[in-house]
Amino acid sequence: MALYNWMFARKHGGQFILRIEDTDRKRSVPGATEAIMEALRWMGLDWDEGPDIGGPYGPYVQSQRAELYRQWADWLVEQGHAYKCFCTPEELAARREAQKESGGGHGYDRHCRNLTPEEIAEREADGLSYVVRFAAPLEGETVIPDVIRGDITVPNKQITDAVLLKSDGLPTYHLANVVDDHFMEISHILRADEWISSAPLHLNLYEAFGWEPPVYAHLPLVLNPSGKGKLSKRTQAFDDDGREVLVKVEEFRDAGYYPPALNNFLANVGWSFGDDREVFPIEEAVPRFRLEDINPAPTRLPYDKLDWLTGQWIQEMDPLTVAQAVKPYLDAQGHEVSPETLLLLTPALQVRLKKFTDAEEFLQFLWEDDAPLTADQLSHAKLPPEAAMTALQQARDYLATAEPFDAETIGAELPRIGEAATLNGKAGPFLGMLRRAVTRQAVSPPLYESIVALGRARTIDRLDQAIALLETEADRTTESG
RNA sequence: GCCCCAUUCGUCUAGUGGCCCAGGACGCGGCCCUCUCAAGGCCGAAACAGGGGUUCGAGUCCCCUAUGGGGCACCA
Repeated sequence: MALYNWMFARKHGGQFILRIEDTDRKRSVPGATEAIMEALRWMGLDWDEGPDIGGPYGPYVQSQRAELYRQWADWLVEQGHAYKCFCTPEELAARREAQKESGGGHGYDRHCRNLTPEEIAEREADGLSYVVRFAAPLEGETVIPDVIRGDITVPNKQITDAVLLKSDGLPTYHLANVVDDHFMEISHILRADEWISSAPLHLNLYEAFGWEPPVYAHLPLVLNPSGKGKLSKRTQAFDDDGREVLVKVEEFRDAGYYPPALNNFLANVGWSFGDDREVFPIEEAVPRFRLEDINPAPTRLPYDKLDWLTGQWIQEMDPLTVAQAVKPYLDAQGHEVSPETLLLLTPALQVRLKKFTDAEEFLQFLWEDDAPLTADQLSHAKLPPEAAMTALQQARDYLATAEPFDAETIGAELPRIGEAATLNGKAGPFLGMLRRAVTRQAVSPPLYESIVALGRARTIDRLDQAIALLETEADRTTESG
């Protein structure tokens, strides 16, 4: 959502403003503001005004603007557009319960809407706490012009007398936003679908204030991968296989995803680049972005596509950048790799990675010195045991002295040994065996690079172990046969 | 229960009355390439929720139904 706001602002040369909406004391979490800014920064979405950099309409933290909201709430009360409500939460809950049972209306029952000035004065004298509620229109209808969906018409009897100012003196979202959006000169509101139902209230607030409302665009909701319910930052989400799914920006970061690819991915949800193009930098998407083109239907994130997209991005990066990106993750996983080794393997690595953290799996052979190796793993139908042994021995001897010890050189010689060893004259079976002997893995980066990365000494050592293994195996076969 | 929003392949989407017996992408299956895994290339299966209209003509416009979602807080 922030991405769409950002793209829209960037396209039209507008300001992208970061405003912290922290008017709920029960929910405010220390450090939350920092976390949000950190996430946006990581994604590369820069803002023009915000709590950290200020701007002409500050402060940008709502809890610091409480006085302003209070003034305007008072103004509404004076004008008769709002009123003080002395109902207690308990009373409200009880009446709501009764309403539910009778199956009747909904929302606040407007109990305090028509209190006389005397009744109000009396209650205030008693020191009762109160909230300020909006006196919503009782008849007619409100039309919300929405750029994505067209006009949305809501009967006014659906609109309830929402609380504007809570008993702790802080505003609710409704009041705070309308006031802030007006004074911060917000031209467009892009927000999630779930706000549609309170949009009539907001429009009526603008009307009561006599202010010009902004343009609304209600973005499609992002659903759980299962399609059940909306995706929420506050709860965990799971896919159809019951696996937990990433939701927060920092989770994607920790999982090894790449910001430009993530932006690319997100831009493709609810909107599309056009020209059948899937991979694109967000900068190229900006000039093409139009609110009218946003798909209004709710959506699920196609996580498989994110992996593919990230893979595409990584393939296109230059090796040095990939290596630099992978390094911190390997460090965090406690693996030591020299920059030279990492760089040597990066070209092979980058066509394989779906995300940076995948590097660990492909580089395992580098630190698994005691990985188990069995004769079974070394055998191959097209490679007679004696020939395998001979070839392995030849390879070992060759690698012990090969100069220069680089992928190109050994890549020219090793296949020749293999071709001579197999029945069909193809090097494949032998090279497969060699890879298992050297990397101890069925799946590894390409053989020659792997050997060079491992280094001469460790390669020879592992080959000696493989040869010894084959020898004992051969002895056993002889004895039993 | 009431109100609102939505509904094209499994998923993300293109499509704004004839160019659509519906295009792209991911995923899936097959083949090729190949030292494994990838990457790459080629091929394939796979959708307009249902029903009524409007129109010469409907995925595209209208209505109803169904399904999914959102809201109905002193949360945002």
